[in-house]
Amino acid sequence: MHKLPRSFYARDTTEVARDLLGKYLVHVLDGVERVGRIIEAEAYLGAHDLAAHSSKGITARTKVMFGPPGFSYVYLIYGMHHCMNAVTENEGHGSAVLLRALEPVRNLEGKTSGPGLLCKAMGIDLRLNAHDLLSDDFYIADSGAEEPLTIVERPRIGVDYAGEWASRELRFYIKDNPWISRK
DNA sequence: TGCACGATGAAC
DNA sequence: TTCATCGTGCAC
Repeated sequence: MHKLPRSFYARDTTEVARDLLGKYLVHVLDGVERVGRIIEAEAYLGAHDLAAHSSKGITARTKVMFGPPGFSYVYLIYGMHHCMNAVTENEGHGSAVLLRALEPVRNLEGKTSGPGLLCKAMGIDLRLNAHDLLSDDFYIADSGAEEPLTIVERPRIGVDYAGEWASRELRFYIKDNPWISRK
């Protein structure tokens, strides 16, 4: 397993979202290493993207999105579910990639399809917000033996309020993979 | 200081 | 289709 370098995240957000598919999310908590293979992700392009939290500007919550790439952006949604993002592009851009589904690899309990369930299975909560993804307890890695993937592009989930941004195909998943969160 | 509303998931 | 449940952003 090779931990992804910061330069991986410091690129076009759409490219990062596509390239994160097939990579491995790792969280070591209380000596237990939880690992899941990323199956589905969504790109949130920056402050101009009305579906992105960063479109509100820099606030206490969104400042992480405007920070340097390769950090986590974790937030609570609907008062009960956590969502996990990786910050992308250069500092100040406000972009990130939301992880939506994992294939269980090691020490994952319960469902891993859907952003909230993914976080629950991985033991991710607000304490992991703004965590460096080049740390040793929370990171994303590749296997060193990547196979070519067939990637499907679809509109993002749950952003109907975002006008024309709602129809942009910024959701990506591995074709025909059984762990996709929804069709 | 108050309040409407989610980048969801599960039940009905 | 409804509802649980609370941090966030913005109106007052």
